[in-house]
Amino acid sequence: MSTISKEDYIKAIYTDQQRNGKNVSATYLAGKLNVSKAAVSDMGKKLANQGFIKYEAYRGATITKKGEKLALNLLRRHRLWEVFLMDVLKLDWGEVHEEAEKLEHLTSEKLIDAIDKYLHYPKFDPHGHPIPNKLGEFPHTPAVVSLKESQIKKKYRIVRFDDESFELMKYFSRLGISLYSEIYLSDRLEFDDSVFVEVAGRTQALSSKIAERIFVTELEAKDD
Amino acid sequence: MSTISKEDYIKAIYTDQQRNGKNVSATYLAGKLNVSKAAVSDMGKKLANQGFIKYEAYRGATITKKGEKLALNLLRRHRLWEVFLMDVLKLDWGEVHEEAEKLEHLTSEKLIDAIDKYLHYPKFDPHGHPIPNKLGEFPHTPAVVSLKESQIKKKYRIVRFDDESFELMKYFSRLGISLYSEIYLSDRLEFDDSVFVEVAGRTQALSSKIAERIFVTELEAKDD
DNA sequence: AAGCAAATTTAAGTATACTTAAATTATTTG
DNA sequence: CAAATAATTTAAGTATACTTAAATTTGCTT
Ligand SMILES: [Mn+2]
Ligand SMILES: [Mn+2]
Ligand SMILES: [Mn+2]
Ligand SMILES: [Mn+2]
Repeated sequence: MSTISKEDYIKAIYTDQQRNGKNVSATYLAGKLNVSKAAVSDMGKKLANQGFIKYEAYRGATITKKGEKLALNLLRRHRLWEVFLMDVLKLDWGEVHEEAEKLEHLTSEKLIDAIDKYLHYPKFDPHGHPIPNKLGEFPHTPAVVSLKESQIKKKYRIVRFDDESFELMKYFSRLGISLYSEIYLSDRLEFDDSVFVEVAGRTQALSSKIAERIFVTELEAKDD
Repeated sequence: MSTISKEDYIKAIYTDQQRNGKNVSATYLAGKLNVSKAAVSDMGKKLANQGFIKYEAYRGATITKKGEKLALNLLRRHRLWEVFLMDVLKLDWGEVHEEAEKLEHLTSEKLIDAIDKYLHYPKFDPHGHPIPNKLGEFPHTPAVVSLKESQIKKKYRIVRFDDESFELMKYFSRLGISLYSEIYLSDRLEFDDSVFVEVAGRTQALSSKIAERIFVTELEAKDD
């Protein structure tokens, strides 16, 4: 019924739709999944036939309830594996995402529940992504904004890195930027929307491309 | 280069050849892998072309050095996963083998090494199967014989259950027969080669089919 | 609103891993 | 040792998931 390929399509459609709110284009999926646009068109029809998505010719895909259910389950498996590989097996950023990308597809309900229990039911993965429970429900999460949209001269706590790429995570750890760090947004350049942040005792410049991948919650103004 | 299907063929060929010493027949493989004999014949040629096995028409398969290397690596991955799932994640006999059968194919060298390290480099899996190291070397193992071939009126220690089937393992635990148990072989019936063993305070009859799957080492005669 | 470029689909073809049915080869047995 | 029987291969066909190239549709731009 659902193969590794199909699962990857469904997860990509779900997550892109969540992030961008609109129909997911063939071009986007082709890029993300490293296949031709023709392959996307093909698979789009198959997934629509099987009720995982709606696929309108020339206007892209949207997820259905059935597709969402599968996607949430995959997200759960992916994220629990990430926590496990990182916290228990001590793999590093370079390995964790890649491995989880494979393991998520071959993990039974019993196995993932055993991992969940072993980890004491974590609510967030190492990037700060929320982990759906068995029922597909996300943990309650306080309002977050990306650093790109947040206001200068305020203190924030980093609660999510919305990018799975290894390279970016390595860069962050080099800068001393890690999940749950406190951060002060000192300034923003009109010119290119880059931001200046104080973190781990240093001031760093971050491009807007990077800032939009860092999500934060506001901290009370510290009166010292 | 090597897919999940191919890996399962190679593992099956290696292990059957180890156990029975002769060419591995198409019929056997078809049964083991749940495919038609025609499929085995097809795949036999492919694997031979790629140098994993020798395949002579009408006389079955034998493993090559290259195939053996892959098979040992798979055995390592399979058995380490079994230990991990059983000892760390507390899955039971019903789940462990099935899960390992899938996970073995998608486990990178780095991940399996991390598991190996986490487990402190175990030498045997939960069935008592030896675990090859990174180099494909088996741990040194004392001489073992199956209960079927061992002598009556002697004490033994169980060191291996040479069967992955869930059903048999459940049966054993019901009888109080577990890995590393002491066992006394009290008698054997000529009629059907069934054996009588004293274990966990009880005397049990075991068919020869079962006895040949239990491997033991002899214990010094206890003089009490 | 016509023309154009970009996005997407259709068409035709490939590789993998199967299937069933027919043909072939090997082995057993009377 | 010749049938009969069992094992295996060959042949033809299927499903999945791709590819490239050609055709089509969409959404600008002027
Ligand atoms: Mn994946
Ligand atoms: Mn993540
Ligand atoms: Mn397997
Ligand atoms: Mn085992």
